[in-house]
Amino acid sequence: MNAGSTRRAAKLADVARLARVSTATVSRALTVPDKVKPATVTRIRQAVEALGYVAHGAARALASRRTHTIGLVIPTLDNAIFANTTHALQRTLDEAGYTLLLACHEFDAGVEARVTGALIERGVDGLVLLGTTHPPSVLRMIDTHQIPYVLTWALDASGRYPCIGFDNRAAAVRIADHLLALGHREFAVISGVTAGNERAADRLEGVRQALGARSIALAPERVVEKPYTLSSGREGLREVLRGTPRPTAVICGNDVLAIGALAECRAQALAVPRELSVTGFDDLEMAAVVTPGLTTVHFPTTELGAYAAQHLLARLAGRPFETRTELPVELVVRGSTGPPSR
Amino acid sequence: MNAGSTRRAAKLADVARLARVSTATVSRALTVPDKVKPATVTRIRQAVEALGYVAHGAARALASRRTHTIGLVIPTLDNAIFANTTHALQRTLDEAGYTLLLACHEFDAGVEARVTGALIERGVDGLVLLGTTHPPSVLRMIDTHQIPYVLTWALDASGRYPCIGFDNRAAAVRIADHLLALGHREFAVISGVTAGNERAADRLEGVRQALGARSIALAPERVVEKPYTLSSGREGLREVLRGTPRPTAVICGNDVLAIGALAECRAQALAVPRELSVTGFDDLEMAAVVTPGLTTVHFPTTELGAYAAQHLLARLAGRPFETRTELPVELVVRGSTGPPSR
DNA sequence: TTGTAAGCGTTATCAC
DNA sequence: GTGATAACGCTTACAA
Repeated sequence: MNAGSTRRAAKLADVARLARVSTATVSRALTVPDKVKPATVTRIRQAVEALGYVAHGAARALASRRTHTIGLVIPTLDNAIFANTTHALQRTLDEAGYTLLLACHEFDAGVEARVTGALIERGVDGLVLLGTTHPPSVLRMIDTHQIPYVLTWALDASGRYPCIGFDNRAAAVRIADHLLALGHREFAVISGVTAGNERAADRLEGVRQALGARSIALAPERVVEKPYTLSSGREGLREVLRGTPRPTAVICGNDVLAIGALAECRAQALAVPRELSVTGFDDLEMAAVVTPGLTTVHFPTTELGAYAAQHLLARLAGRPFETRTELPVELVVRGSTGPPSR
Repeated sequence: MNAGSTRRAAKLADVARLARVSTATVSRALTVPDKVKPATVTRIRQAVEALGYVAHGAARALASRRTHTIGLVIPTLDNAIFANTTHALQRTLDEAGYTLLLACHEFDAGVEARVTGALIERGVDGLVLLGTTHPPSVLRMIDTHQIPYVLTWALDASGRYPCIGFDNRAAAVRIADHLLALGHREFAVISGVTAGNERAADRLEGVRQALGARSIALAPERVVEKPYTLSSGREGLREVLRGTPRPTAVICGNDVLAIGALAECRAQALAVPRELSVTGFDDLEMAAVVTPGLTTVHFPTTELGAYAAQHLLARLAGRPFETRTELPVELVVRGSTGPPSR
């Protein structure tokens, strides 16, 4: 019979008894050892070890008003791009003794409000949100509970909210300019769904802006909005290819759509990039590495997660922090070339 | 000036006062409304709304001994395969009012012990672990605190631990048999690092077993162990190609390695699958969709996450539950063909 | 159906 | 340096 399974978990008082000190001293020895005589600390450490004592987080949180927990609210983890950020965030928090509470809302504002509430109820010390637009109720709850937070993956134009992110619009301008410089004039866009997704909207807007600067308009039939799935990418390509003249360059709202579009090119025996140039945002090194002609704007998603963690940790520790951090993006050209000559 | 930012967060007593009832009634109205007169519930709901009341999770947890929180410990989120499972798990938990606490250990047993301890200290009601082999300290802590848990992604051979997963060895046998049936006789394996990773070890073992049944041995130089990265996959392919006769089939320990290997094939102008057959485990639809010749064993990772959540939720609710669930895997053939004739 | 009050296991404020 | 002890905000017998 296993002894461990019969004995109930030890509490602070048990440790105190075994170490022959008060609970107050044990508490101090565990959180601020410098304020306790070294010999006492040692004795307490031994008692902790002997009993396999683990602090009761809820009790600790109730008394100290700190849970050492950070909440993250993202649209989804299905997209590798958010998974990377999440991983980096968790890593950095763990090193500082913080644990990550995770919630996804699947691009649904109602769900976002609910899960954010759940995190706040769990007592998160800080909150990382994705994007700059959120349901009013979310901002109100955060305000009421005075929870330090940081918006990520986009930059707050108003300058009122702390944020760490990328300039999605500028990134789109960059990719469009690159294609314009190569000589492309016939564009199409397979955009993400822009409603309720400012990142997708900013990217589309950036393309429009860059083309507009050269007096090139983007006809309605040259723009399709699709959810971020492979089959949508394939579908999107078929749709934009229907128009005449056929576009020579297709800009996709993210990597998944781009991969889908490339798959459709292959299915239609279209040579990429000779007959068609496909570009996209984010990054999917794994697919790009075996796919010629996939030019992308790469976002430093890992850095983003680490920075977000550091921002909150600094605030919680009372250290100075940046209110706004813009991370540079990188244009990764993988064999993209100019349009076919007529 | 924003009124919300000056007023402190409301507590249960505030709601009770406004609704003119005791705190006990408010508590009941919020957790077991059926035991409170409807009119009272309504009054309390209004008070909650008016004050923007959100329960204090730590206090609630301390009193009820339930945090409504589930912990997940995985190697990494960098691998899409674990991200999918995590996402599904979170989704299912959220629907039941549970929140996910996430920790990654990067294949380091020491880190695993530490982060698992952190989750237990945070008071998780249940725990999802990945794989069946864990540091003894982890199992001891779980036992001491009597925390319901479930092992995933592998099946416990001893039958002592609740688990939901796949038979990695059988999956490997399946993929090897498939290749044998196609006529392949010269095999090479780019395996994951098997030390401390039973899933990788099981897969390698499965290949050996299937080949052994046909009296085909796997020479040491035909097996390389690599971390799950693209460049390792490329490197691995170069290494196994050095031997003579050259293998006609390369089995990769997971999808990332397989994609890397495919990239190297392309770099060396090797025709896949005509000159070489590349197969792998897990799944990376995104890359496979644009890559001919990538045969894989697909694991239902989303189902795994959902099942794991359901298992724990059932136990926490006192409902009956399966102790052992084996999920079927699927062989996805994407153009893989037999070996070139000599 | 509702109220009273005793915890839940820590931390933190005092004294000593 | 250490020890009493009062919070912390909620749940839950037990009473009414």
